Amino acid sequence: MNAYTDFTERTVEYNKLLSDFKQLLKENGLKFTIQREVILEMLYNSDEHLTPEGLHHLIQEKHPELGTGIATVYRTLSLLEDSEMVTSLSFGAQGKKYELGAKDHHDHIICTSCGNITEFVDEEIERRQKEITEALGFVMQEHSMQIYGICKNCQTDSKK
Amino acid sequence: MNAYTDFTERTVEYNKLLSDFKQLLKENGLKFTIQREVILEMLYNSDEHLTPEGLHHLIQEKHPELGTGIATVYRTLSLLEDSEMVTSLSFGAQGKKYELGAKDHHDHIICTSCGNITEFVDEEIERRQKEITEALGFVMQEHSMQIYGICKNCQTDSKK
DNA sequence: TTACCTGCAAACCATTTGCATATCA
DNA sequence: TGATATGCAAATGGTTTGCAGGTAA
Repeated sequence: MNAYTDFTERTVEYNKLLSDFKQLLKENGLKFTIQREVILEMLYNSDEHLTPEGLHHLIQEKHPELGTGIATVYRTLSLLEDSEMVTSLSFGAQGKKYELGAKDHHDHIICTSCGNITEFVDEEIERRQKEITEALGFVMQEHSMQIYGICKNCQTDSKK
Repeated sequence: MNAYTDFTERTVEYNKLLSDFKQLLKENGLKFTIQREVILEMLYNSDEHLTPEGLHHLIQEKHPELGTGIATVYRTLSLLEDSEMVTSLSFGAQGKKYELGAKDHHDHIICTSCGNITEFVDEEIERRQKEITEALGFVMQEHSMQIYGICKNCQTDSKK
């Protein structure tokens, strides 16, 4: 995949996302506003794991003319989460982080040194989780897994 | 194991815990107070997953004469967590829950209907987590996994 | 006796809400 | 035009902190 292909795919993907969002709003008698669009766009273009505050800062930087308030960020994130367009993660610290797309499930490995989050999926674990849930008499709804460690970069950094 | 054996074992276990705690305090020039003892005891005797507030309520009920403040509960929980005698869990909702013992690792399955938490360990998942971490170039520190679903009880309740 | 603890109330910080104004449809 | 959104500031709820008085060692 070259840069051009990638760009095209991302554009298509974003347009899909945007029209899903518009659809969602219409269905619920809600309005499509610039603020809502920008929030979706920032979520899409960012490294995917943002705190409400981080998202707010980013928007202030990129679109200062909008003067978007933090309350709107929170309101929009709740809206997106309720309609399952974004998922929230709550790790050890206080405060949630948000990422786009609940549909393609994955787990997270978090570097405790630099805070970076990498995603992964493992079929063996997915399968085993189902088995365990059934064995314990539960009906599974969802699951999440986090591994904490030191990433490659930080391992090298500490050796300097 | 009969009731008597169980009681004995639990007593031994609790005494061990208590002396570890005293040891810890002594090493750091801290004091052993009734409040601290009661907090440890409540953590030990409770169903193991408590919010600071829940713990505070419990203490007010069982030992109203102490008039223990919520601040002390928070301070003691931090102390215990820093010294790895308790672990905190932060699930979807806001606020943490605390449980005794960081040593014996386990995962959690949470009923989204009644909020109850069941613990389990699965060797296959544990092993796979190690493999994945190494494959991604990380050095693993710890990991946690939560499954959300509806427990047996709540499944039956909803059929009434 | 002295350092550490405690309860209280005030302070904090992230998140939510009420309200008057602004904007989409 | 009318319903929904927005920004602001105030309210909230969980957690932390400063302080004056209390307690373990």
